[in-house]
Amino acid sequence: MASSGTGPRRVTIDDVAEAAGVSRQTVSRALNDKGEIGVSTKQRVLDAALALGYRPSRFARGLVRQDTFSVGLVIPDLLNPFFTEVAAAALDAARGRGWHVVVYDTGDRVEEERGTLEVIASQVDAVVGYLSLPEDEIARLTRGLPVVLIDRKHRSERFSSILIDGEAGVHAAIRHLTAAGHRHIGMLDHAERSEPSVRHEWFDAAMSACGLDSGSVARADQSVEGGERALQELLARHPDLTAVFTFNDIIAIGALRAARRLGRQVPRDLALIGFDGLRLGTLVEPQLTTVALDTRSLGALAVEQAARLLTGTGPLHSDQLTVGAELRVRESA
Amino acid sequence: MASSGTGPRRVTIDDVAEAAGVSRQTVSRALNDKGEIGVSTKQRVLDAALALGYRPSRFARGLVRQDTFSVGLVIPDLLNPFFTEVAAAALDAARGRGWHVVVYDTGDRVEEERGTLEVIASQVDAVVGYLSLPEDEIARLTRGLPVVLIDRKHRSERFSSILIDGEAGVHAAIRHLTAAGHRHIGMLDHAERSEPSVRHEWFDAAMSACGLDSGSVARADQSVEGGERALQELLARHPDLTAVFTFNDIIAIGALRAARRLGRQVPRDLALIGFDGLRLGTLVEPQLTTVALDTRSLGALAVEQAARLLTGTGPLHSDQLTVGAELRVRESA
DNA sequence: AGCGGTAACGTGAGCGCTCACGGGAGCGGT
DNA sequence: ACCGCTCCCGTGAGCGCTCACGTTACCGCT
Repeated sequence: MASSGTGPRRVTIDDVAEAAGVSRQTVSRALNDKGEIGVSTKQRVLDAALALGYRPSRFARGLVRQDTFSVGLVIPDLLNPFFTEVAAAALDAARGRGWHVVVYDTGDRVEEERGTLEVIASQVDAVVGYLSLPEDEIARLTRGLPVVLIDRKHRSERFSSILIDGEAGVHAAIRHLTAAGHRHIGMLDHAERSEPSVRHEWFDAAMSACGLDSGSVARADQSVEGGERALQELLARHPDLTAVFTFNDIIAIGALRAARRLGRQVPRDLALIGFDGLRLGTLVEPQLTTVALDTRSLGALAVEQAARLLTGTGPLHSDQLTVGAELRVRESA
Repeated sequence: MASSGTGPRRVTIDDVAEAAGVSRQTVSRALNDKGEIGVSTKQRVLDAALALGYRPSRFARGLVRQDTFSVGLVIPDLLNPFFTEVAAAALDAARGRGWHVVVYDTGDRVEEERGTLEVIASQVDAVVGYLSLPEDEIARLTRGLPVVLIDRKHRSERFSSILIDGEAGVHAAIRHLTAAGHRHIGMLDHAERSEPSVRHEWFDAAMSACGLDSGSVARADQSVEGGERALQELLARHPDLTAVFTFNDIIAIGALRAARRLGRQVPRDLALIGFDGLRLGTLVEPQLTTVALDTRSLGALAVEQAARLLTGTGPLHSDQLTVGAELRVRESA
């Protein structure tokens, strides 16, 4: 059955038309059930298409009816449960719109992120995700494509962002700790950038609002192992700490393991509060108390905003582009 | 700055050509650095393109140079860590090929799977993933698209599969348990289909190979909660069980929680062995002993096979399409 | 002066499809 | 017998780009 000619040429709409003894247009009508076609003719065309194994070219179709969109979702590491949740939410939101999501995992490597953005410009209609490159470089690589940054504020007009407001949540967390009698509270910040994180600022603000000295801080890689090492280091420097707030749940889970290894029982000897509200936090023992943010909204809003930027429907207002976070008390504090 | 004309017409290559005072072809040469162009001209074109915000149409480009491919990855639930790992592996493999992966999460709903396949046929060049629809329906919806099924054997020539061979691994698991003195070993199978799973068959075979009676079995939904309920039910019916093998790690983790709640200490009072080898298994306490399969290969092979089917390079042989599984002893058994 | 060669550009054609038309056949109404 | 209508179906044109060619200008060489 394989063609023995000069090469396996694609089956086009004209081939089907010829086989069915009709014109292109009639084939097109049959395939997109557009009406204006007799039932028997339609069936004949459909049979011919099936027999020839015809499949319309998405490029040709996309070229003329400009109505199919796809978003590029760029994330640093899909295996990180936080990004998984964001990605799942984005997929869901896109499905609702009939959009397609092309996912790129940069594996936390800047070089891959660059490569991805380079290729993405000619593959999707908008870019959404966690980007770490400087804005001007993103702008250069994406060439005018709408870009929605997640959890990162933008300077340029070109971009849009979905931001996290965890101030109230972190405040509640610290109040929760002080109410339980904790006075020496530390934090495990992340170690990616040199400057302290925004979450660290919220922590400081909440501490002083509760009348406590600015807590001691260690920096952790964004991994379970990173959390383990960091807690060990923090406790070595400040053995008097009775509670620790962490940059995110992954780090908190690492801290949980480290605490166990150090013989500190959680929450009796050491209270632990994470950030993110991952489902994973309910699977560990004890279950993680955390400042939970609405990851679903995070992903959904990002896609929504991308859609609005693209279709020209007025973009969301800045206050709609923020997702809140609330304390979710479980077992670790 | 917004155009006030009849509508926001797309900026085409001809617009850039006109602005730079050259021809289309020269613009094309500049953008794809093809050579045969003077440096000053090239710069002028690039400047014009930037100024106009020009971005080549992926459809037009794809139509003529037929060299960009994309795979559709269909999974039931991205939030299930197993599928996350498979997806991550697939993304990685695709990146190596320069392929694009369009991800669809059907949320475990057959109706969504149908809808996805319907739309996918005109959006990607090949489909890989976990599909639950009957083969003839998949064939009808995908219209001749290469399809690679993961962990599901195929009948039709149209399809290809990546299979899991866990026989040796499960055998090793049961031997491990018997060596530790266990005689009453149960299993938590999944509850999706009516017939017993292949893993169940491996379990039975391993049991009889070790000279044990076929173990008692309960069925569990593929979730932590499902595992909890199922273990509780299983132990209620068979209190004498000292070890349990589960369909997968998620169920095992549920079993872990149930065991704790029931006052059975793992592994002292109850040994637990899961299946899949999820990273998640190292985060729980005690760390999960499991029959680990190479999820990376699973996803990678699926993409590899899809690529071969598409490019005509001989498809992989059936023995290359199988990934093995090996016992990974951690703490729960 | 003549000739081949190369670098730098431009010109048709065509990828595979859909859209806006145009037109013939058939049928009922006056 | 004519008009008008609906139902089918076909024909050009064009979406935005790249490929395979032409074409021109300019260089060095005999």
